[in-house]
Amino acid sequence: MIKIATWNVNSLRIRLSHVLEWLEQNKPDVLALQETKVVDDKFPHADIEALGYHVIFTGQPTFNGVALLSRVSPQEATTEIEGLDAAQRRVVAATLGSTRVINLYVPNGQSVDSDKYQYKLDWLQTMRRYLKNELAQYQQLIVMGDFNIAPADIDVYDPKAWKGHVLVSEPERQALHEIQRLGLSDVFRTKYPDVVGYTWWDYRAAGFRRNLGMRLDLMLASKSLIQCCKHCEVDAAVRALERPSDHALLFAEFDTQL
DNA sequence: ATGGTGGTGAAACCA
Repeated sequence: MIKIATWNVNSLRIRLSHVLEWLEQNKPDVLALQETKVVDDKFPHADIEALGYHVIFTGQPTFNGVALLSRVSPQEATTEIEGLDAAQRRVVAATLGSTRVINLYVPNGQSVDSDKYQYKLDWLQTMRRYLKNELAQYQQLIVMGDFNIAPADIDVYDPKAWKGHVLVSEPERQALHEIQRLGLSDVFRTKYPDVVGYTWWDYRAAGFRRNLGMRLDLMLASKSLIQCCKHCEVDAAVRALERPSDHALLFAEFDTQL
């Protein structure tokens, strides 16, 4: 059995104790982190390695940044994707055992009338091309992270109010759908078609207390992996911790080897 | 309808 998790930590330096505690208590094989917001020189790798994890990371000042933690040594690590703006550090991929693991922090898009929205759609199209090529090379593959897209209305606390807005707009959902059409299944939704599984609640307006959430963090698994998925769950307890990230953690268990 | 909070890095921007 392998256990794989993803978490947008919104600053790894602020959330390091949360991450270390979750690792110790849950002992996943893989943990993908987004919005580390730390440059490589200041990445707290020693604390993570002390718990028995390898870690690869790519960061920049102030924004973005991703890391991939694993019990086994990562091979074929990549942080540069052809066609993607290299100034924004949003991707880390590696081969762990015989599984290809790709960790994403998809652009937020800000609002549908923003230049950042078109950047997001272009980014997703480039990512689709990359993933198509990866799927041609690796049978057992998982793509996970903060997609900044709520796939369907069940994933939105107030779909009427949000209709057409960034995070839920049709072009974004279509771009995600095109990625899934490559042969990647939304793990949580496949396992639990009718369960609300929010992973993000706005810091503002007491979003978490009032459960005004969205499901923006996803795991997409290739056929051989989804077939052996035993469980997938949002760990919302981390959203209730002192000084939390605005995202919960998502994890899944698969009845296979890495 | 608006604004509410939090992170970065030291004001304004992003989410």
